[in-house]
Amino acid sequence: MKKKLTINDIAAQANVSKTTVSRFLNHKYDNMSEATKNKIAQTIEASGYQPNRQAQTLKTASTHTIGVSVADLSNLYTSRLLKGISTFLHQTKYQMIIMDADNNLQREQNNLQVLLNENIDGLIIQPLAHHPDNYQIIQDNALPTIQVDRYVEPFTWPAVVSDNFQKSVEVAQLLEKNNFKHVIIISNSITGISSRMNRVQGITSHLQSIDISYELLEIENSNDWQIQLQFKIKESSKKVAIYALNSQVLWPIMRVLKASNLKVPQDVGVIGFNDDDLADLVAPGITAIEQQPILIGETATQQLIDNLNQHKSNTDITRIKSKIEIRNSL
Amino acid sequence: MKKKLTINDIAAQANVSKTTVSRFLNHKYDNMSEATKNKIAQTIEASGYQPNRQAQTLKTASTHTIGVSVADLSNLYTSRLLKGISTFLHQTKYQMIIMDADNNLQREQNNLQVLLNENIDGLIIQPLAHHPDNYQIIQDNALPTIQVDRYVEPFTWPAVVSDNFQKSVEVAQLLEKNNFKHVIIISNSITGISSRMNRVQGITSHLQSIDISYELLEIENSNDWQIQLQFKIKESSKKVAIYALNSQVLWPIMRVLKASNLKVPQDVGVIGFNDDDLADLVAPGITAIEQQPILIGETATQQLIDNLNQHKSNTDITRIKSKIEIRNSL
DNA sequence: CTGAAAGCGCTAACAG
DNA sequence: CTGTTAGCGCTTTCAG
Repeated sequence: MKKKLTINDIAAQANVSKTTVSRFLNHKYDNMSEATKNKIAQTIEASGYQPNRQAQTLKTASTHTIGVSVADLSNLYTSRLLKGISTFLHQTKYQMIIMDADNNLQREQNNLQVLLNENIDGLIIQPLAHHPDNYQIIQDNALPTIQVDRYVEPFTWPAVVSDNFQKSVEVAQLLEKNNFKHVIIISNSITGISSRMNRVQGITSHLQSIDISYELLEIENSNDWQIQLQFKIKESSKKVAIYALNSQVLWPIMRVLKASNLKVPQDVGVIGFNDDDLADLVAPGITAIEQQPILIGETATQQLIDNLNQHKSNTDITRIKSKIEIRNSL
Repeated sequence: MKKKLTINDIAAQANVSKTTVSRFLNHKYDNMSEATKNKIAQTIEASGYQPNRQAQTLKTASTHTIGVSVADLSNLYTSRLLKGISTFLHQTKYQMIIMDADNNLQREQNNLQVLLNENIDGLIIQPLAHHPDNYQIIQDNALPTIQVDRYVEPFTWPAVVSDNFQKSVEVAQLLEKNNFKHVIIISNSITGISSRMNRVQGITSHLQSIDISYELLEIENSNDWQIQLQFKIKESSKKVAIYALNSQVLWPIMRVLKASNLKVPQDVGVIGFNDDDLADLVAPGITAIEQQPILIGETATQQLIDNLNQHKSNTDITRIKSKIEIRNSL
């Protein structure tokens, strides 16, 4: 193992003081002779010296690390969000520390405390809770923060999310056009999750205005939702469609329909959010909303870094466009 | 914003020296009076003091951070691997810094350098390259390392991977049982990726022994693989099956079959790795190999941490069992 | 144009 | 049982 070199070693080898080396490292060439500059450059090059990040941090109080708190690490939406963040960060001097809240409020709190202890320069959070009071700790530490996918209310930090409301209005219009008369909106827990709430608000606002009936099925609150769903569809006298608020419910729904021999779209229409890119392969081809999680991640990261660098300080909600892919399930 | 407290503040408030506070922080109660212990505990509790990690690190040369280098951040396999790592780490004092190589060797090298600069205590790597020489930098720094999903050869660091060879032998047996006479093995680039190489070796070793013909189609080397594939299937006089070495090729293959009206399993059998959990929903239900990436992540992390703590120092390849789910595509 | 010296917050001899 | 002191590797006044 190579012995770790320090700034002192370089200073000694280059016959200058460590102050000068430090200046070189930080590109403060204001008044530095070409000679010394070259000499230092050479010895650093030759030795492969790398400054110690922790020592720099201790002195400058900037870790060049940003924290990322995600709701659940193990799904493709998250994965792509992270890809976007990583892609943007790659061209900066920042690293990321990712923490998984695992959909657990207590764990999310712990994670934030850990991130704070790490002295992160900024935070990207996909919040589990809906009220900023849950994140007092962020405010107390005046931590530069940006939200992704969801946001707390009242408004506290900028956010980058999908165009959930607007796209859900379009879903309603599409259902109307296809003559559906009743809509079952299905989601896992909605309470406090702005993206899902916005989706419900979007579709219901339009359905109400055109007199199409609807109901909400929150499947985390029920153990027999599969039975209920079959029953609702089979007993309905109206032409019924399902709006699945995310892929975590869309695929289980498709399994239920398949198992109970309900044909799509003959017996029931289906539209939902497709986070796995396989909606085209699931028979009969599911009409689905495609979000842009990578772009959300990139955009959020850019805004956060810009904010840290004082280039500007965005404080708004940015809505990233998603797209409805028409297939054969309506 | 609360002013950041230091160990000096606590020492002053508790009327002890900072040494004593430090000892308390590090649970060195050997000879500490209950009185001071309580006093310190109280003032820390009351003030919400949290020690500065960078300062601790500078002194102890341990960051309690482990680096994670993944091949590609944006797929579900990776996502679950990370979930496993995160789950295990959560019960330790270690944090993780994740770096995405984005399937780019140069970028992987940069990432390793960055991680080294961060003074990580250990590394979990899903290596892009197959020869340890590519990772000289890890060896130079004697960085405790464990490989996941794939490994370099000759043997250098312990690894936790799927039972790729064994499971591929079973695939061959299954194809034999179902009377297939020709197998098209399809993958994206195989060279240097041990998991894929093991899969090829596993299936071909058995096919050879029972005289079933096979061929390999590496779709990263060809732009017209879709055409080729159709042609091979339609022109074959034998009963042919496809073995898709991962989901990134499995789903595109299914799209081709669908588009060219080739019926599964009548015209061609299909078996492949299912990393997205949707193999049952894709008609006619794809017989697939299910890996356990979460368990791989957990196991690898445990081994690494055990190694760091000197509990033991595993130096072998650990193979995590996967499972073949029989459906209707063979 | 460059260096000496102080100090970031913490830990670990060593001393008592 | 507890405190004094030095120092981890770096940056930053301040002085020259």
